[in-house]
Amino acid sequence: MPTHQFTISQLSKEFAITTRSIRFYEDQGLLSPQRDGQKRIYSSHDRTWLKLICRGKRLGLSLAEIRQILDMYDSCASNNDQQLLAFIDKIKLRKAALEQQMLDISALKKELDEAEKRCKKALSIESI
Amino acid sequence: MPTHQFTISQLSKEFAITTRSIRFYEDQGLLSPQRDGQKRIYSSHDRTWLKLICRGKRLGLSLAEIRQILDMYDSCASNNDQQLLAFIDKIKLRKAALEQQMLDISALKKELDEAEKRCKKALSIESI
DNA sequence: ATTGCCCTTTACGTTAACGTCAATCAAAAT
DNA sequence: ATTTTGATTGACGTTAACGTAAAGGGCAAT
Repeated sequence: MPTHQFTISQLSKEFAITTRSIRFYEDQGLLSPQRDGQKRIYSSHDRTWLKLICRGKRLGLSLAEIRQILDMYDSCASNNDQQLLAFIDKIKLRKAALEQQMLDISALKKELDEAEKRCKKALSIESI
Repeated sequence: MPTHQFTISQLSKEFAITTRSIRFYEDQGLLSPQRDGQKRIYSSHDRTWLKLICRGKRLGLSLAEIRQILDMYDSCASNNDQQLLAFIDKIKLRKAALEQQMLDISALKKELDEAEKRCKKALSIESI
């Protein structure tokens, strides 16, 4: 059952990033594709991981932060209460940051809407 | 009518950033406080600007992008149709990016919620 | 007058996140 | 057989956004 596989250039096209970036993410331990000899072969799991990485980038996160988030996906696998509680705390922190971003976005959007209105008004006045 | 004034350290405390950063933003043309001799004096307008800068940072924007956004606040002041239309386009682009961020945030939040649930479940199972 | 504090400029250092070669290899196409 | 097309590693370069001294001015309290 050969689940979908991808080459590095396929993924680079799909996500509009360079192959250099993808290899760099591997260097940083965010990806670990299999190999066919020298060549990297990416599974659909790798592809999902990369998608998450790109999403993190769009949100302005650092690779270190993104790594933490990727870790959270398996965090429940721990059998250590201490660690589980720590993970729950981390998740809460990240969620709080997301809520702040939500607030920031709606504030900025509002202001952009107003700026747009002013621009359009300036246009219509000018064309009198 | 001496509208509110601020020192650099006041603002650095209020926004939890270093004075170095504030001076750097001035270097990059994002702020232009008045002077009392050598000392910088920030007006409430400067303070608002700085607040916008910090908000942009929280959203992961570069200083160049933030500068563009700050420009948008005065964009309607142009008397050139070409420029006004260009500004409206820029605003649209930025709003589209914000919408994408919104999507990214809700997706990530959803996944964090699920990860949290799994963690809590793992905790309760373990304590049986 | 000196200590302390806050401010200043200048300048070099640092980190993250890649970009950009260069040299090489392997498979595919001509 | 050779050219083209992608892939690889390794190494050095680059940019943004500050950090971090170094050296000093101005004023307030002791």
